[in-house]
Amino acid sequence: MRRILHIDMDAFFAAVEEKRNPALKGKPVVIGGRGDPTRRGVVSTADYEARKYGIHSGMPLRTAFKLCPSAIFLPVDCEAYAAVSRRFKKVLVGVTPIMEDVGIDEAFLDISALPDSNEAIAAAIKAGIYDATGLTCSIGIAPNKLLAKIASDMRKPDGLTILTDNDIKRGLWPLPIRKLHGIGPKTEENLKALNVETIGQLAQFSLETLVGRFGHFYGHYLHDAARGIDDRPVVTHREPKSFSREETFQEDVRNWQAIARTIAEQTKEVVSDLVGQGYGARTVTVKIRYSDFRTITRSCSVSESVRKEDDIRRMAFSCLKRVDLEGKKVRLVGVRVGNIKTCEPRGSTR
DNA sequence: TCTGGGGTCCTTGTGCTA
DNA sequence: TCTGTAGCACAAGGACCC
Repeated sequence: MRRILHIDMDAFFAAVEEKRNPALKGKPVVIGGRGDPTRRGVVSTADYEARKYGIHSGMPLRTAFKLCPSAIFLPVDCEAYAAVSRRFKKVLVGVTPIMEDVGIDEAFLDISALPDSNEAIAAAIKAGIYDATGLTCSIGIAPNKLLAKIASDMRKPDGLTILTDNDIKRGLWPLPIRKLHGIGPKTEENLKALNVETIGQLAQFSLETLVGRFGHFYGHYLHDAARGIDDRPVVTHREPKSFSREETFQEDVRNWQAIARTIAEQTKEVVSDLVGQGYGARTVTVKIRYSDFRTITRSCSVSESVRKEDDIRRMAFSCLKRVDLEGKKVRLVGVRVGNIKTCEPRGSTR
């Protein structure tokens, strides 16, 4: 029987900010964008005080400000959070090298081979992380990643939840479908149209019905997930598949030159990531979001990987030429490189 | 009126080739 | 040579995650 542990840092960005500025403790703190609720941006993290006002991640900063004008708004300081993230992940790797990095504040561990009890391992991790960072975390332990992730969310903050296969009917099935990783607002709406509100109700559907409604891959996924079945391994290393940059203008723009200039700047940054990490790319994609939020992409590919800024910018501009900008306002532009392959470093990048 | 940024993965449609 | 089809690659879009 596998034992998978999922760890989730509690209100991570807000906790880091409160740690370095204890005067914030007990006050509603909202972190997002440039920390200015009069400008475009969304909430990355709200602390538990701010959540009492209905503020949650993904919410526009302007809406958060309306809900709680007295909240303290701070900009996202990625470097500070990444530094703390490295410290807590070092603690995890000290427990077992079979660690899967899932973003800045989460990780999975495969603890199947460890001799200690679940409780002892969780206690050691919590103590180690508190010593290293002064922060708390919530832990879930279960036979697979799907259940471990649900378990870590059951008791927060500073919680520990252990689920076994015997807990599926009692612990998993009464939960709302949104608790399943991979079910977002669209699928939730789709399932509600079938009168499915809980994971248990989803589990009543046959594989054929789900595949017919949601396609082969997703149908199988929903069928298994509702039964707590998940045999994905804990993956310790992943190669990147793409690099990108995108930016929402503070004011929507009509000016072709402004768009082209932004794409040129974004290309420069993307190439810096691409080449800095030793890759070349075959595909370049330009993304445009119009003022009505309609989003289009245009991409082009070449047969051999490229890594020179000039080549990639040329490809990006050829994509941009295929975008209809006539009489339209644009709120976001982005550049992505994909189909990437490792390259031997050689020569200049421009 | 508002809806970020950086990613991954899947589906669908289309064009090419055997 | 024509036609149907299967397989593949690619483009575009959508959904989802943190």
